[in-house]
Amino acid sequence: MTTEDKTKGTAARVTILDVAKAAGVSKSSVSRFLDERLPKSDSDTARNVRRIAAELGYVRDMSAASLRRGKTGMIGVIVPRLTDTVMAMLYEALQKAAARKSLFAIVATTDDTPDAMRNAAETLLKRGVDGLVLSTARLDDRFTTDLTERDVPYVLALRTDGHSKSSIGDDELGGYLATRHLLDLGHRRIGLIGGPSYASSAAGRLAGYHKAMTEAGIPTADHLTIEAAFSMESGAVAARQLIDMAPDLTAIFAVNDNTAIGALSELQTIGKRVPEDISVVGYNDIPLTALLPTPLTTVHVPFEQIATEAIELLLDDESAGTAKCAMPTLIPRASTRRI
Amino acid sequence: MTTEDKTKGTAARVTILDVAKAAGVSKSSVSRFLDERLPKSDSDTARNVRRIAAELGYVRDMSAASLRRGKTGMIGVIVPRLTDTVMAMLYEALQKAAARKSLFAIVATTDDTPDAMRNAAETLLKRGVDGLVLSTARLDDRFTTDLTERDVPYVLALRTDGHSKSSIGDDELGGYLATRHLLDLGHRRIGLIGGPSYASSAAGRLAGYHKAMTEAGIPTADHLTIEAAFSMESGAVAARQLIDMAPDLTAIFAVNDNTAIGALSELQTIGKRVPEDISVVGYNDIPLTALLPTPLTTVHVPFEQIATEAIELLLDDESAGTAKCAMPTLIPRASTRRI
DNA sequence: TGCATTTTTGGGAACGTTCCCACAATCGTT
DNA sequence: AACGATTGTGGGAACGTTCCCAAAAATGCA
Repeated sequence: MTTEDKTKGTAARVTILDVAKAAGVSKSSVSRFLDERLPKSDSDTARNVRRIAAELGYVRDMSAASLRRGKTGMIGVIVPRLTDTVMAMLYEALQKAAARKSLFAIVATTDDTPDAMRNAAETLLKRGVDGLVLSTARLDDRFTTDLTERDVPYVLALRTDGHSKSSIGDDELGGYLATRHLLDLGHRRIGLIGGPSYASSAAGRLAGYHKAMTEAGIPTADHLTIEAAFSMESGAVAARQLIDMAPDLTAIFAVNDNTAIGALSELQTIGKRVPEDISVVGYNDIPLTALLPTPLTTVHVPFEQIATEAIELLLDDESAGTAKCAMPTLIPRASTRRI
Repeated sequence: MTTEDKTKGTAARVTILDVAKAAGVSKSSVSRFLDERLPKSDSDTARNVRRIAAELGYVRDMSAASLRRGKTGMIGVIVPRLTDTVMAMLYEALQKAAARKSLFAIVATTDDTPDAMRNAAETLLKRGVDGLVLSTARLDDRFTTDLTERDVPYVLALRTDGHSKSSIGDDELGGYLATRHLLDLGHRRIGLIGGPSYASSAAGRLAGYHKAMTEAGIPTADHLTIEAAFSMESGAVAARQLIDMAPDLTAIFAVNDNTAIGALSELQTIGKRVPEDISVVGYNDIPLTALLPTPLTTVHVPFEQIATEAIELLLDDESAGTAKCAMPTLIPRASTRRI
């Protein structure tokens, strides 16, 4: 702060060498004292060097450090899109969790298409990320084996492929809770708007639905399910199809808040009132659900926890194949009612 | 692909030197032929080198390149939060625009508080970003002057501070269009739910509202405005206050879709039907608005264009102080009706 | 006090690029 | 054929760190 930059034109960068000179020690020592990975020494010299570094306004050049260390301290996150609040929540949570390990999480989007995912991964890898968090895993895809072959550390979040390290929510339990809630309210004709079959999350929630229905003694033949994408538009379409198939439906479980919202919109158009004529349950508990004209009953997913565990798995070499599974909880609101 | 990695343990990195050796030229030449900034030469040697590089699976080490070039090719984006769809849309658009200039946009969030903004900027700067895009500018803040002093290139997006380079929407026009739409439908008692006063976007939309009202000959004293944050919750609160102040209101213009949605929710609770009892207009045209039970009339903002121009301004040294202003358009939907 | 052991230090070589500069090769032009 | 002008090439020195290793200093113990 007190010392002036010598060159007139551009402000010359303060390097580790300047600090060394000012502190009267070698650059090696400065490097060591400033290394955040080592247990920080508190010898007099160490403290002095740190003080001087701060005074001079030294900031480590990440490029140089990365080059030498062979690590950038960045991890890459791949999500279908950030305009989907669920994914934004996941990414924000991942960023926080990463920051706690002094890592920085950068993100790329894929629109949920497999080749865009490859591109996204390639972009992030070119940027030098130390590892990848994928929320776009497909049950069938062999992209993850590529990553393993290339020795790229990665972990799956929210969705799993069945064998990779992954941190997910207990989707089957969530699906069960949602369906069970409707059953407990006296509903029997319960339709399900499912997600794309390649997503394990959708599959799990569907399984939970089947489990609850079967447990309640409702014959499998009466299970009314339809597959949709995770978007509002497709939720609307699916709701319409469901009502066409079974006009006497008294409840719908949509495995995703967005599809639920789409369904709500369509039901309104059709002239079905929620919850008077039909109950609706969503999934994820995005902030919006609480503030809809009819607040949506939904399943809360602990994204912070999922994110934290994802990062931990990613950094832990010992944990190949481990899957962490976080507990969801049902949040009853105004869109469901006793029949 | 065909050649095997020699070392048994870890896959050794393919460097520019390996390519040089394989192609029988010097590393300097390889570097030159592979430099994406130079107009790409298509001499025989050049093509050959590129072919060999591809065959060997060479990828440039970004850290090394950044160190030498003094640029990382990353730009930092600062937004209040990504769970706000508006900000997610802006960031996605910025990422696309950046990618077109072969830059990568990384993001940090601030919760819209000034000191978190400083932290976020510091984090991004430490990561070595070449420039900053801020969507969190405050009219009063002197943070931008800090940046100028430190020679950090930056540009404001969506909001301006009045003197920095910025790429924004024409908020006054948007506010005018929205209000004018309501006036044209015969409304006279029009309440406004404004945004925080430190945001230029909110101020502009408010100005547009005043302009349209005054132009319609409605005395300023009858302008009913209230200030809210850009959140759904505060939209709900504001709507309630507005109705308490003036129960005979026939229309509300909320300067943000989120606040509009909050208002919608509150109006529902109060027992006011939209649009039968009261018309509502939002701002931003987030995807959700089209799929609400009552699709929301709103003002569309060309985020792609704003993002593109923001990136261009950021890269252009000549353009100090310039402000680009994109045209919004009114999207009439079901939440407004003739009185 | 002397000697072995631990801890702290600094010199110098990486890390993989880019970029300067000097030199060689090619090209027109007379 | 000889000349300057243009273009292409490669050697070597950066860029700012970290990390290895040998040397120096501090410590422990008899």
